[in-house]
Amino acid sequence: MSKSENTRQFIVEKTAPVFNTKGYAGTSMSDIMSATGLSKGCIYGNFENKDEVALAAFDFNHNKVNEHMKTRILATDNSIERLLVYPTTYKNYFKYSYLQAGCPILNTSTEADDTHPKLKDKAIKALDFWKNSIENQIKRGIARKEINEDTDPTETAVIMISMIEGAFMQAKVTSRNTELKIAMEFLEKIILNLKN
Amino acid sequence: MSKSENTRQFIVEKTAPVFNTKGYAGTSMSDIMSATGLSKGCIYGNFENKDEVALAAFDFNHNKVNEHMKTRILATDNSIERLLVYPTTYKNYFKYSYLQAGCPILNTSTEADDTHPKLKDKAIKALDFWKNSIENQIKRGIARKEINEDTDPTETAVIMISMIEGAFMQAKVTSRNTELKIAMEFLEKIILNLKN
DNA sequence: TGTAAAATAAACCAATCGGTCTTTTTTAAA
DNA sequence: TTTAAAAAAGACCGATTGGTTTATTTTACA
Repeated sequence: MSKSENTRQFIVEKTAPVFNTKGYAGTSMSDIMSATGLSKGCIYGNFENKDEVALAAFDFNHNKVNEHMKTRILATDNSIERLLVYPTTYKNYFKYSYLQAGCPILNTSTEADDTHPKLKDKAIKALDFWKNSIENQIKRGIARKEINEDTDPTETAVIMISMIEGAFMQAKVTSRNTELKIAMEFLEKIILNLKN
Repeated sequence: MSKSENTRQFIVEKTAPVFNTKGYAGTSMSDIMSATGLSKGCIYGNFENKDEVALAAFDFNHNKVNEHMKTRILATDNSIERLLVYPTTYKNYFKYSYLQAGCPILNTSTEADDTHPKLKDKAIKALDFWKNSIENQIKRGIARKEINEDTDPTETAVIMISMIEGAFMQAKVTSRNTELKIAMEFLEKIILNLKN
């Protein structure tokens, strides 16, 4: 890894939580400078503009959540257990530092939907990827006869994502865990009901 | 209504959709000026600062959604039908101009949770109010023997709000109605299952 | 070890930010 | 109709915005 590749990665790492907490419009170049301790010249030497940093930061944030889920999911074999990874993880979101600033998809979606086409596009793709992953897990579960064969993969995926994002929003703004816990336990019941 | 009260109201009306689309950090004083066609002096003559306009705009947006729901709910008598107002309204959100910019609670929550205490506080109160309204409708339904008596009002309210917000987020960012429709139809099934 | 290139720092830029202050216009009561 | 007060307009303010350019430092290779 070259020097510039290294600092580029460093900038992304350090600014990713800033963008996730303050948002794109709320994060300034001076925020980026103080988060990294680097000069403006250095940042513009490695990125074309603020936009490019923000886009890379989103990818980083999204990737971190994805990696976490992937490891947890691949640690189990049973499809029902795999689906349960989502509610159990989000129920304890306060344990995971990278979720402290909130869900990157949720934050980016609500800010960028009417203002920032490129970020919006990334959020859409992230949502589609997530939905697809869940659908595939369900299809796998049906094939393995672990999940009831008349389960609608798309419907289940949409319900899971909606419940998680909606409940997570409430938990973040209220700094309260009650609603998230209720919603995630309900989601667990739904998932357990898919059992064959 | 005095002249200043009138323009104050006018400013709030005109800027409310701007704040809801661009967010607090994304909306500038010049945005407020061009949305209203008024001068800076006039705006600062009626509001102490940008903050105060934003807070009033949130109240306006939230009130508009509330008023709509209230009228629809009071138009029916049966508790199940009253609860169904939420999914049916949000399913057709594109029909309502004031929901075009998104749900004010969702937008404000995700932006303000780590950045703007006063707006955050308003979002929390709005969420609590909403949850309380649903809980009360369910309690009323139980008392009127329209809703199964072992329904948990809080759990149901939390599930409804989570599903709506999560699905709405997806609909807004994807400009697609599929997910919202799936989620709202599932919510309708849940509500119908509460029947006594 | 010398040197050219790469990388970082820092001075600098115009434009815009939120906000103030003074001037002009509008309003309503005498 | 006059006039004082209220309201709105617009010039103005320092600070900060995203971004550029030049100077300095660090790097890696000859």
